[in-house]
Amino acid sequence: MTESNQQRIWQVVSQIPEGKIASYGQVAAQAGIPQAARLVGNVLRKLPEGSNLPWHRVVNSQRKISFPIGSPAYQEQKQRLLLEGIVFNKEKIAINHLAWHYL
DNA sequence: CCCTTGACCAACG
DNA sequence: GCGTTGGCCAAGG
Repeated sequence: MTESNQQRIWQVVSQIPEGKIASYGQVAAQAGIPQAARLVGNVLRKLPEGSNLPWHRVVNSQRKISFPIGSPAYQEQKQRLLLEGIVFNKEKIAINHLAWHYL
């Protein structure tokens, strides 16, 4: 089974529970490609529309959404997270929502 | 084949 | 806090 990195990334993201988040770096590490955080963003960027993957649960290591503030993508991701009970303090997500231990 | 570009990150200065 | 550097991988020119 020659699983592509893309497949492993999908797999990891699909396991992030509702109401929790993970960083790009954490997802990459879990997928067995440490230091390849950028790849995670690249993979998520080209997801098909109907995808059920919880892409919105992936944020950057600063617990912020990696889209320009106010952009359509930013607003959609924030909205989805709010619906899951994620709490924002300004643009930053409250610490206790991290899915995996970090720092 | 080389170079650049990303929803990135940690280590430095 | 900011800017730089090096690391990873895939896609496109």
